[in-house]
Amino acid sequence: MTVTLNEIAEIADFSVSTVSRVLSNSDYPVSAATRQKIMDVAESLGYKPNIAARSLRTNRTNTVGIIVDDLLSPFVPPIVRGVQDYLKGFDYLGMLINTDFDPDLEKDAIRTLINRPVDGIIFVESLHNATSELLTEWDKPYVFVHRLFSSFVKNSVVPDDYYGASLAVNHLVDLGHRRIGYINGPEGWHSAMRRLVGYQDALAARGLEFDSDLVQSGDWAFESGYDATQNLLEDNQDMTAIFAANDLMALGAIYAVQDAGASVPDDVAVVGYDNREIARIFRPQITTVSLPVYEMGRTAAELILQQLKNGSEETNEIKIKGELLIRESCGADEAEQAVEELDAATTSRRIILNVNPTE
Amino acid sequence: MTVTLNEIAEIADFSVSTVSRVLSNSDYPVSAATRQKIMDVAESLGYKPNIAARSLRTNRTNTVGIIVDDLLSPFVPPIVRGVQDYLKGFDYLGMLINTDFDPDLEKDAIRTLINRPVDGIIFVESLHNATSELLTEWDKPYVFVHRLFSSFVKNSVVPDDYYGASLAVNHLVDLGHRRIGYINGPEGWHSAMRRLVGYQDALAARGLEFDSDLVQSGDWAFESGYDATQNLLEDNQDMTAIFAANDLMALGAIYAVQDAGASVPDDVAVVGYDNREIARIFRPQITTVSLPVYEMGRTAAELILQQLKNGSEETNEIKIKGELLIRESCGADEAEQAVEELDAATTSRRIILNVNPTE
DNA sequence: GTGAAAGCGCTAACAT
DNA sequence: ATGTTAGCGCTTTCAC
Repeated sequence: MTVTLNEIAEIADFSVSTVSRVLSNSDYPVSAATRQKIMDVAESLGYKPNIAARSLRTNRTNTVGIIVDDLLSPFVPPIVRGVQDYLKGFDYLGMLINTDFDPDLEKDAIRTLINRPVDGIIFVESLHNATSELLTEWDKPYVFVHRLFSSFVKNSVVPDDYYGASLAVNHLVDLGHRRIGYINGPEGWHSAMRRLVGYQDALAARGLEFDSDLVQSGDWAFESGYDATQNLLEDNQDMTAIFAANDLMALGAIYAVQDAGASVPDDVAVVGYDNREIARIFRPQITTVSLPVYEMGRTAAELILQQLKNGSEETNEIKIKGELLIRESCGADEAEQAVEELDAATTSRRIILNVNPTE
Repeated sequence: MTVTLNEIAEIADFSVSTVSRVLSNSDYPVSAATRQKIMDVAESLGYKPNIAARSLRTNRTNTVGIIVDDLLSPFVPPIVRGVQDYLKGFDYLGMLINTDFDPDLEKDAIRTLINRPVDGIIFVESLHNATSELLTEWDKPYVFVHRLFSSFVKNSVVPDDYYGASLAVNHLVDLGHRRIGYINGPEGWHSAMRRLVGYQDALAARGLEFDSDLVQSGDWAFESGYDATQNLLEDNQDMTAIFAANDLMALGAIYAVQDAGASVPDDVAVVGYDNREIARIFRPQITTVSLPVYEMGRTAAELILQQLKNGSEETNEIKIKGELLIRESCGADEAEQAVEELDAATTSRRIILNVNPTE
């Protein structure tokens, strides 16, 4: 049933050692002909190495632990896929554990992974919990993928919120808007802070004055976007555009504009952030800045395999840039065409949340 | 650095076998004193079993393979969480692999899992691919969690589509509707067929006549729901409600009703199916029948652990019932209150897609 | 360039 | 109740 090196050795008529040399990608010299023959036999039998045996020998399992808050958080699956897809190219697998934001469960997860042989751990978490203490006992590589750490953390992959906000603002300015409202996330969230600064700096770079009347804070939820927009509309008769720090609040903003008897995008243009699924399904489709979750996952995997190869060496924080997805909510002329292009691009790159009509 | 059974045996002055018997929780008889002594030594040295060695020997790892189409498909993460949460209670972990609907990748995934010792495989797939041939070589338990197989499959967990459709229809009839349109999924999809039959039988059970003019077929996508509704409205002046076979088409239906100058729910009530995230975010919030994905995952895990314990014994197909989530799109009086209750319930049970404002 | 053989840490016959 | 021993599948010296 399971194919072993022994069987391959017998069939290919070589010794196990030679077969092992070929099939374990060792750089030990083996003649081309031999290599080919062994590869062919292995292929035809569908050989897959027994990882338990290999790791018993080498002390390495081709497995990386992935500790996530909650697989059901909307941004987690694409991060995990990014990790998995990259790992797969190097015959690594991921072992997924949820912590449900519970420090005790997180400790537990780390312990579990220390016992279960994994070669490294990728933390996909929005909150920094009990990791630090336990990780001192852990002499293997680890990487953080996250969005919310306020403090700078080594070996981490984060979105470039500052850049993303500037994309949104510049797009609106390009479209002729001068009075651009901003609905921020709650205070204390690092990403909200960075997006705010990005908004301010982008305005300044385009010669526009910052006006605190144009800034409101929400709590990321739909309702807060709705309320914030009502305030903005009331205080700023001349406001023609709103940039919301996430898509849910952008959605609230659109409803508020519509309930005020105005039109999106004709009277007020709206740009969101994150590229959640709703941003594509909702009409008007919401122009938004993508959170580069898939790429973040990929990069984290890349980092950890790199460390696995070169021995643990610390990296700095790596920022990943999202892109502006031009759709309908800000009335850009090229909207339709651009959406099509983006769809094509993202489909082939598998970066975007799947909205297939799979039921 | 790493403590082995051998070292413990030497220090405790017993043989490796005795030490193994104690430390592997075998039920082999060992004297209480010996057991205690060995436990003490192991504890003091911080012994952790080498899982690779153990599984090389026993051919068992506390690991279950989870083969999914694509983690990014909207229904997959909750199924996976259901599996993980159940497994966790028994110290099992899941090893996740994506096939991207590619039969070759699926074969590969199975082979990978055969030699990575996993104790069983859970298939989370909407299409039946290359599994059957390979699974004959596989003598360990496996379970299918799926939605689309047309043929009856042993060891599988599926949603009860027939029942779900009847929930929707009965709710509409209870609200006084007599002419209820139905937008089905595409022909050839098992779940679409079952939902249609559920619709028909539920009507009959309430003494209402089936009228083929009230039935349209979509392709699960938003647009098809929109088009189907335009047709339904045109052909049936007396239609007061629409049941759509998924939430995306229900959304299209709502837009079509609104574009026709009518109101949802005042003129036409709409019920969806699946309980996708949009069904809660969109206004009016969409009354829908939940696809019991989390429960399906849990049940699959339960099944496989059961088989692991009792030896592989085949089970029949298990149908899991979803529930009707009453929201705003059909104007039920108790809507608001009911939504609150459901929210509370689902939050505590962790069944529903997370729509937390986590950014 | 290839083969023989040892052994990673553990469990499970088989002995005693 | 405890000990001896073989061997899971693989990698890696060490020979040739």
